[in-house]
Amino acid sequence: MRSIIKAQRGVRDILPKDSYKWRFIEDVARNLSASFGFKEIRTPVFESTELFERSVGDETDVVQKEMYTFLDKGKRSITLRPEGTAGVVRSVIENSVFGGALPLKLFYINSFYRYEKPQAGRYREFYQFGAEVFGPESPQADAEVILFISSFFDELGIKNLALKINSIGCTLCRERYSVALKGYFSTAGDLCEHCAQRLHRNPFRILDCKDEKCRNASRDAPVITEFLCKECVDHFDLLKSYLDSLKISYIVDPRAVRGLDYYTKTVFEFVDTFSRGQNSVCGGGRYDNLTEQMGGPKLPALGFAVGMERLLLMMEQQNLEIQKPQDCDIYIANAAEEFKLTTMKLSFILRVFGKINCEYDISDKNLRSQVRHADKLGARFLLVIGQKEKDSGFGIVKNMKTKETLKVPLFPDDDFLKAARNIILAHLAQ
RNA sequence: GUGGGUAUAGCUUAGCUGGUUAAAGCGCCAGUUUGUGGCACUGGAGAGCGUCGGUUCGAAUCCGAUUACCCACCCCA
Repeated sequence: MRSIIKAQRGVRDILPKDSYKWRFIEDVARNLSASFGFKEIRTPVFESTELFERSVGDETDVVQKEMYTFLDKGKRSITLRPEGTAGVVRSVIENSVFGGALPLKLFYINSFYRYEKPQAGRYREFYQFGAEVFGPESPQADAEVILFISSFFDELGIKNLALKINSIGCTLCRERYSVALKGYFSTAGDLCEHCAQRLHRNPFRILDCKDEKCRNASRDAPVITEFLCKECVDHFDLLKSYLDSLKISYIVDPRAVRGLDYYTKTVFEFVDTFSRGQNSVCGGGRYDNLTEQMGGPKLPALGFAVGMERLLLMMEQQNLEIQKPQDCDIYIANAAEEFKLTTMKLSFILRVFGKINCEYDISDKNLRSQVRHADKLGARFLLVIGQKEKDSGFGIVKNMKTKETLKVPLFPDDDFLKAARNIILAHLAQ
């Protein structure tokens, strides 16, 4: 059996066998966000193409070749969001959210879209948990954001992560550095085709290139650190001292440059030290000029994003089991057809008034099959309704695991509910 | 965008150098004398071998193209 219509390349369904894992991680993210004082923001899946061109940067790979861009029926150029910051910044400006209490701390768990070739830990539709802070200039905010993510990883029990940090300076530092790099690379030897072109547009990127030639060429390249202004140096030093006192270990990687144009000063990345594939699970940094550049007020800001698919992948690799939720507390079986309505009614009482996960047969199974099904569902308890129960007004609730049985009244409704609930609560309390 | 690998029932696979109605395990459904599961036994449903085209008397098995998946590069989370 094969359906004619298949899911599109690079996207996938998250089925019940996995969805509870997502739910678990999202819950951790939400709860921790609350602890750190971050409020949820939900922005649209699509925005004007221009938003991303102007914020992410039209020289970047993301904008140049990875966006899902199309014209809508009104001939507007629309793009499915390839990342989260642009939309949040747009929303903050548009809704004047900065008019409230600063710093403004926002988080999101959203899907993003990038037209790339699918690979391990990489899909065309992917999810990120991200957060943004608007307002603070202080490096303490940088430390706070890093502490936030690092706590998130800790809570999930993830090991083998390395934090890489760097400062890529403010506009002035970058300008001076860019000039120096261009000078250096024009005499440093052969570059790959890509980088030869990038030399004038975006020389920073050459440092990141994995091509043999480029790596050789950039071996003795000047590093950004030498070009940072006093303010940027102080900022970075303070951040490092904060991280030290927070006991968060890090590696200063002067080569680290982010792929999106809006970053300034602090940039950081968490990488999985155990895999050499798509090992970047979290990236972020400061973007002090973006809000103003997009037409808003001068508002320093910073943020990060964690890739959910990669996170899940890592957890799997590290054998971090996520507890599967209990699906069925009690299964009410009918011994014969004429008791179907009673099972239905009793289930309704437990489900609606007792908030108990309860199942009963809706597919005309015989008793044996019903019990078998209850077992498959992993039901904790079983109650069979038949002539005896109807006559006596009492039912036997059986613990599927221990096979212990307990007598419960079937009516009045309140007595039934109370008895059933007590049994289940007592079981949960163990 | 570049390079490599794979493609058979829901899942995991067997099908050797082409030859009658494509096989197994798991899973699923049901039954094993009439009201209680996980075991065992029995039976059942379920693929025409990714798709298109070619070679051949004949192809799941050979060739080509295409699509999808996996992996790596690029880039990113």
